[in-house]
Amino acid sequence: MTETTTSVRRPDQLPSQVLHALDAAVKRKPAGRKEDQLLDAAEEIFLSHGYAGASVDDIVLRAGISKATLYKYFHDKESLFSAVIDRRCVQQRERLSALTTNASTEDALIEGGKMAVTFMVSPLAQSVYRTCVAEAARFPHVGHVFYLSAAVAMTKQLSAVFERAEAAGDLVVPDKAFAANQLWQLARSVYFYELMFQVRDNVSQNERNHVVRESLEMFVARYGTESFKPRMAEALAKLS
Amino acid sequence: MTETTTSVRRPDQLPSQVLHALDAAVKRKPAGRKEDQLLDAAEEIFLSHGYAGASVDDIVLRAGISKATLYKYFHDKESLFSAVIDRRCVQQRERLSALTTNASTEDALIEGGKMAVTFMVSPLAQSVYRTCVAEAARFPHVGHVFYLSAAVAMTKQLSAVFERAEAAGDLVVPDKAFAANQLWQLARSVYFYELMFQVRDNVSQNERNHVVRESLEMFVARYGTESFKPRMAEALAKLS
DNA sequence: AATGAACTGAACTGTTCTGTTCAGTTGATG
DNA sequence: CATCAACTGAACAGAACAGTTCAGTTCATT
Repeated sequence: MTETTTSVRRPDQLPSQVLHALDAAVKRKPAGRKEDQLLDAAEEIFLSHGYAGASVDDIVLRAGISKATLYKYFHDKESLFSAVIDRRCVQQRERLSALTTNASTEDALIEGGKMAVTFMVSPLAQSVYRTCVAEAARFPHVGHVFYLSAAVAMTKQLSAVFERAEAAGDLVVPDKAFAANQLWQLARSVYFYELMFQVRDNVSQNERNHVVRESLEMFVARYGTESFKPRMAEALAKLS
Repeated sequence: MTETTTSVRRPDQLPSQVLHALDAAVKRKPAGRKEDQLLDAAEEIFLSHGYAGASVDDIVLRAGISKATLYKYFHDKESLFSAVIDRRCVQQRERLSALTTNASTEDALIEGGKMAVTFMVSPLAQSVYRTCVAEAARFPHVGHVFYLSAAVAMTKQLSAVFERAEAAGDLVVPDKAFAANQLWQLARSVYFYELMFQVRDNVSQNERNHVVRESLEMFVARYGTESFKPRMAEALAKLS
């Protein structure tokens, strides 16, 4: 069962009469139930078959709804596809915004690096990336939404970390947006592409740590102050 | 005119009688003429529409040949697609192998960086990347071929540069393959992805130089010897 | 019990797709 | 001139496709 996205939640401690009223409200305006089933199914099919390779019949079959219902919710296949990508990108953005804020520079960088790498090599992120790259040429909107959710969101997060680190005398980063992009790119080294091109099918904890360590070592070699470099080296050494 | 792929070559100094015989042999087994027309057309359509979005009818129309002929050369659409990707990847590999070998470390890095960035932002490389990413999940062979042509070829080239630089006391690169990958990733910063996701549609000479400069600055900060760093800085400063 | 909105299932339209078939054309060769 | 292989053009089969339609069902509300 997928959770409803209605703003109405059902607290278990309310009297059953009220519960019925809430149930009624939910069923009156499903606004989520069927639509979420549909979006979930569509996401599965689109992300694994691509836009052209996904058939509307497959989607409604998987969603367990009728084709007529699909076309009540969405005007056509393209709208459905856009909705799927939009929803997933919003979720990606939220997932990336969870960066801790009150740690030391070295811990913030390591935690951020771990999160970035783990995120990148996850099957879902790989699928989303694959689909957005594939369709960005024919659906510019998809490209923009993905770019906003990934690059822009990540740039904002990392820029904040860099600013605090600069205030603390740990880093000197003239162009924070560009540096954020560089760090993100470094985190993609080797394993991201080996997964993307089917050269391997998983990345171990050790391998993830390896990329984090090497990325940060290079990053700090370029942007770290002399006083910070030994502290970073020490923190990286502890990284299994 | 595309060059024939027959093993028979035509040396201009042979008597005309022999030339006619050779011509005959070539025309008897066109092995290239029609097939190249076909591959050229197929490449155009596949790279711009993706595998599922490309129709065989479009391809034969563009190639100016009949459908029956296509199916004489290739057993099915998938074989044709594979052949297109294979051919293009071989050409990519050749394009990437043109790295100069006998320059100073700083010149080799700068020339290599310029070539890498210029290559990455070219419409053709973008299309190939897009198509290979899109189809690697359903055509593992495509993923492998692309990976070999891009990552492996580039790693080999850069590793050679690193080795000479190490011998010259300019760099210290423990894991050359990994470092090559890192440098390649850095060259992808910002503009590659802005193009890929339709956020912009071209990259100026200045922007390309900017990425080259920043990538190499970071790379040398991490792997350069102290004696080499000032030389690299000087060389980068000259980069418009 | 009646109402009405959401939904279903299945048929249907018209298009497009891959892959096959075949009678006939072309053009070089012996 | 006769031959032979490559090729053409057009039709064809069979399947899949997006999107529409509609008679009938479900079910909370009145």
